[in-house]
Amino acid sequence: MTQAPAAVPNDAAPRRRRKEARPQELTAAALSLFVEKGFAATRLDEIAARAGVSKGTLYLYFDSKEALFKAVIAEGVVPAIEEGEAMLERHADDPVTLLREFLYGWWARIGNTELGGIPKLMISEARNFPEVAAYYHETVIHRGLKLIRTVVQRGVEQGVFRPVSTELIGNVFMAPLLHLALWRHSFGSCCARDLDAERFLATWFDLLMHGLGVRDAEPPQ
Amino acid sequence: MTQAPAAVPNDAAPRRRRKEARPQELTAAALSLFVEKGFAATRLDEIAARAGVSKGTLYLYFDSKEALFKAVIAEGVVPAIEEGEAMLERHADDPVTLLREFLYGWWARIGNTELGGIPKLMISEARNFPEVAAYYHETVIHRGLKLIRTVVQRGVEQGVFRPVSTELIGNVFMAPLLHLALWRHSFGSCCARDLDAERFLATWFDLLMHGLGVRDAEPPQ
Amino acid sequence: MTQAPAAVPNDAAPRRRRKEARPQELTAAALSLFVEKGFAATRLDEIAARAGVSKGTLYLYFDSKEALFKAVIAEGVVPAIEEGEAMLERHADDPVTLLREFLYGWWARIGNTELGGIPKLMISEARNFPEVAAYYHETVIHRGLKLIRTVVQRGVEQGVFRPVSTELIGNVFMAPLLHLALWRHSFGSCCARDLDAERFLATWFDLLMHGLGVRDAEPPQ
Amino acid sequence: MTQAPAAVPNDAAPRRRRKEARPQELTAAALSLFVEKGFAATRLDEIAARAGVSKGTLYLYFDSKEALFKAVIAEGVVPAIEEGEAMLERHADDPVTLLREFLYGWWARIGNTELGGIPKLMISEARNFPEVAAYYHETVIHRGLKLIRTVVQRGVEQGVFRPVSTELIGNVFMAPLLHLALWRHSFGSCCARDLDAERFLATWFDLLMHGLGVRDAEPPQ
DNA sequence: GATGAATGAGCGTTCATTCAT
DNA sequence: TATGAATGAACGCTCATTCAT
Repeated sequence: MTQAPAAVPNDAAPRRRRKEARPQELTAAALSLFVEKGFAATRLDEIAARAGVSKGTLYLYFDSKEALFKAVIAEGVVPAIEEGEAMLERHADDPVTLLREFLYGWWARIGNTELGGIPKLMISEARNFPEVAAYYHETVIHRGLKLIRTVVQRGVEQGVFRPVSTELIGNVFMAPLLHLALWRHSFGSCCARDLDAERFLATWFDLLMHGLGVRDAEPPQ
Repeated sequence: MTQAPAAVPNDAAPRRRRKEARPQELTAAALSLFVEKGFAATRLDEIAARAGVSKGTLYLYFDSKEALFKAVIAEGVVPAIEEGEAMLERHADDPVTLLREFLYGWWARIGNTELGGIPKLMISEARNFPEVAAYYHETVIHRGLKLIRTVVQRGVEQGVFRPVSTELIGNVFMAPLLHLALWRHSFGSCCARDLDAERFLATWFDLLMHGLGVRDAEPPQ
Repeated sequence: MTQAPAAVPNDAAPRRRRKEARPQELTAAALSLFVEKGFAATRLDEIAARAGVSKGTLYLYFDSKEALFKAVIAEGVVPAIEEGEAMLERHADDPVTLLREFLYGWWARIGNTELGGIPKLMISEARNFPEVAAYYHETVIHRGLKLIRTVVQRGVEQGVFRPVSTELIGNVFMAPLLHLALWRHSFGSCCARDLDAERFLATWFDLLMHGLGVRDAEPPQ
Repeated sequence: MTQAPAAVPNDAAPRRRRKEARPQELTAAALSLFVEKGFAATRLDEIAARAGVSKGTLYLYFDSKEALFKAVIAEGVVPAIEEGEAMLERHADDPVTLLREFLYGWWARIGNTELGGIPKLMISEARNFPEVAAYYHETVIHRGLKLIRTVVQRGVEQGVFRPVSTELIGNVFMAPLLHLALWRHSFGSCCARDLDAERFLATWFDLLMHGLGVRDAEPPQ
């Protein structure tokens, strides 16, 4: 509102960054604004201003606002899921540890970072951008759910977990994590206390472990 | 045009139907479109068209698009929570039944109806309309969470549930339900199979009960 | 430049015309500006201002700037050629009169009116709007050339004209007329004396008649 | 990149080619695009791309897009008219030959070359660039018309032509030639057969000669 | 009450122009 | 000399809002 619209930037680094003003700076600015206000309500002026460039510069890197949206999703998403899959291999024989790592690790590396806004953004815009949503679903959601399901199935097979229906266990597992991220970027940012992530995660992990029949699981550290 | 109006005896008749064009028809149309496309991306033309009225008519009932948004939320929300509070009294001494009723009842009466879109809408727009979000938080979320918390606390006190941290149990309880509703109005409507609500609820209820230390709870019917 | 951008129109007729502000008022304003400045260089603001409406009003009647262009051509063109064809029947047996009527009549009813700008406009934009150009070619040019050719062929058959190659005679006949119209809307409007239409037409008619072997044809009146 | 420049002995060599990238290459590219799409609808990017240089290079040679336009006209026009004036002297006593040479020569050396687009361009843009139009009018049109008029006047004085009004005879003479060039760059390039130049010129020359009272003039070769 | 023509501020996008390299 | 990244003013188009009917 009261901030100047990129009027005269500090003369210190006038136009010197150029090539350093990578697309990633633009997508980072776009992500935070899309999460904050939604895709439609975010103006390109704002994105440009937040990235410290002019509006026209956006079009040097992205064909349209929609292309920018796609890039925001694609960029934020690619490395995220791969970490999880790698972790599955490292702790192949310890389902409790895996679930704990996924739960706390997801929060530490995604939910609690800038990327934590992507779930809100995708939920809000999935129906407006089905193509992007499909890409996200294939690339992230589907693989992520499979990851969880695999862990729980192994745990059941190993007798570590009691027998449970595993088909939708991934969705159930993720729901409170997503809830935490969604809350932070909606009510938690505007009109209510943010949830206490530590306690929330602990409550959920405790309930989950008992729900799976594990009585003595311990939270990390 | 310029002929005498003899052909139309009394003006009252042809417009009588309009009386039924209650504000609720307008908010209903608005709700479904806001959920589908988001607040900013929904045009008043579309709302008017879906409600079968002209664009100007909207302004007879609502001062602005934002006022319509507020009405959508207020109207969808008022009766919902009151039912829950009434239910708390009816089954004061049976926490398992209460949780089962809340869980399946919320889905039957809210999540699985038009109102099930409100969580998506509020999450998407909370930061753009903090005032509405605050109203929603006070009127619905806060009271709803308290409801759950009360039930669980009683259950713990009665020894029906094992001792658990109850501060955030409401959020954990609601997270999968909201997840189901959010999914239906995002990915489930555009690019992925909708979740199987029955199985999802069963999986969650089963996990929750075991998580609370109840081993023989049965799903409804 | 110095004229206010449709700021506050005279309060005398504030918004009272509405329905009278027919599309024709808009296409008339558009035609004159397209002719004056070219399609690309004409701004919709200007068209709206000249028509005395706001910019948005244009979109109540035309889907886009290009649609407005098409309408300008279609509207200006439809009645023009039909008059000529009707005339052919009225003077079926008098080729000299027909040519004289076509020549002076075209100038009086087209070249010397607002429609006289259409040739400049179509020549300038044909390659940018091939579809419109094709329509114009079929609807106007083709039929018009055929008209002339028919008259000259009859004249030759009747022995009124000497034998001439008639295939392209229509183009030759029209060229000076179009030249007159093009001149008026280019050099004649900016930096040179407008051509003396009377003398120009007389010179051309005289040369044409002698070229066709008619020695005693007289100009009209 | 960072290697020693030993491989390239003298810096002059690799950029020598640029020396030939004369302004004429730029104006040639600009001319064809201006003719094709009009001045306003032509982007400097396109011109640069067609000339094989970068957009910024244009500004090494021309101050602005408008300056480029002026150069296009000035360059295309300077030599054209001088040839005609020279020819006038060579055939001072043979008006029929002169007219034939002007007619067919104009087509061969101007109309049928890249320069043939200039009339379309000037007609389209005269009112937007009155200064350029005035220059063109003085430098080309005025002198060209005078040339024709002189020839016809001499022919009349010598009794070769019948007495005709000579004031506007130049315009009449040029009109079909210009028509041919305009057609080629408008309808002929987009949606209609190009005119058969040979037959068109023959038809016109035949009609013109008879119109001037010359019965036995022969087309060239 | 109900309409829909009209408005005009605002947005996404383009493109002539600049300038550090 | 030549580049192309960056700019920002300006345009086509949209849409929430108004108001005479």
